[in-house]
Amino acid sequence: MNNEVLSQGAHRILEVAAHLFARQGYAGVSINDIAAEVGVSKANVFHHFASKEALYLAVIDAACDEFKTELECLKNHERDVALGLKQVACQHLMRLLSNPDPARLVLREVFKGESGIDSSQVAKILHRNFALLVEQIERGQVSGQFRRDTDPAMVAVTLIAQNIFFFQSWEILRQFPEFQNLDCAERLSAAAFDSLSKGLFAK
Amino acid sequence: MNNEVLSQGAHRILEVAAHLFARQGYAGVSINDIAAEVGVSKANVFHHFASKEALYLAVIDAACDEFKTELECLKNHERDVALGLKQVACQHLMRLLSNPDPARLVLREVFKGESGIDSSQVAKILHRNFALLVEQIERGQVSGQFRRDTDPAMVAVTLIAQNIFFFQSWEILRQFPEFQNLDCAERLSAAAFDSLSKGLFAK
DNA sequence: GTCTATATTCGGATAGAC
DNA sequence: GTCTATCCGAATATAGAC
Repeated sequence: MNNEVLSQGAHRILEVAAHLFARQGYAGVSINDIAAEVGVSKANVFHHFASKEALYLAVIDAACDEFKTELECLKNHERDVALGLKQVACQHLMRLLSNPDPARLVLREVFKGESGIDSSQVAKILHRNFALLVEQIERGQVSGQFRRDTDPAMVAVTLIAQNIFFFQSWEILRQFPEFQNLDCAERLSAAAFDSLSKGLFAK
Repeated sequence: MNNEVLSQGAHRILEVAAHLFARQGYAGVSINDIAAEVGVSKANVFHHFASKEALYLAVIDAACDEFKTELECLKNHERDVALGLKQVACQHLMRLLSNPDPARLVLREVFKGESGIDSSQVAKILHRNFALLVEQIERGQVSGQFRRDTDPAMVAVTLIAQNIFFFQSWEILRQFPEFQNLDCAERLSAAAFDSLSKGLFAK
């Protein structure tokens, strides 16, 4: 969607919209607010984005973009898919924690559908990244590093669920004595990935 | 906390409070509202619960109670810890989906700390269940069914993260083609547990 | 008009009678 | 256990002075 190069102006609108939507929700922000904050006319906003919905979807799309980049550069790790995945997961979690606004925006939409926009459009955006992740796991399977009798989609969703859950309940989880010794995101993420890759059952 | 037998009146207050807090949030509900809805005086509410905070924590506590029961009856599965865990996870997810209000209340508090209550009190309540879960996984380790070189706490948190994530993003996830063939909670939960127990790595 | 002071309302909490 | 009455503080509304 936002693969086309955005003009300077469109980019600034997108940035401001992301900020406002994250803080005040979909209904709490008017195109007027955004235009005023950017310092352009309402008409200009509509010139760049067909509707409030389209702008909002573009914001979600942009929020997913960094993860996509991280995932795509993973393809370069030709050798060790596991190591690449582990790094991506770690990067992802650290980004969530250090820059929570975009994530909160997306999660609010996913969990509550707060904008009222047809959820299939949101699903489509999110699925692009999900598919990339599944693809990488499948690559690990054909390379022989990963076992072939697990569902790649299930592994993918578990990886994401771990990170989202860590992100959301960070404040509570860090108070649990079991996590006292891995209170930094890197170590937590690494431990979570190891646990997932080793599995539960004894051989 | 609510192990003591609650009087009839206190129980009704708790129920109504749970319903109202779930729908309107902590700040959106006054003791007056609750008292009026129950049909008792405000003072009576304070007779049963020392403060609004205490009542709210009692509601959270009660919301966690069912999961605790499920977990405790798991101890009876002396033989197959894995099977027991799988069933508990499945039950948990199905309960989340069929009765989302209490979960939403707890999650709002965990994720956003919306009441402003000292999060360590919330952490303490939640940790009781978490510790039970970890305990069961450790039991699987000593019985030899589970490998001993994984962190039980990490497995526990992953199990919970899966269910919470499924619960929260059910509407989106079910639209992903990869999940089209497991669109009922039982199958999804089972597949997730299998994936977690088998692990990612080929032997 | 705007600012400040006063009044009213509302939510949390307590005391004491029944 | 339940009630009525009441207190305190914060927020909100309102009215009158400037």
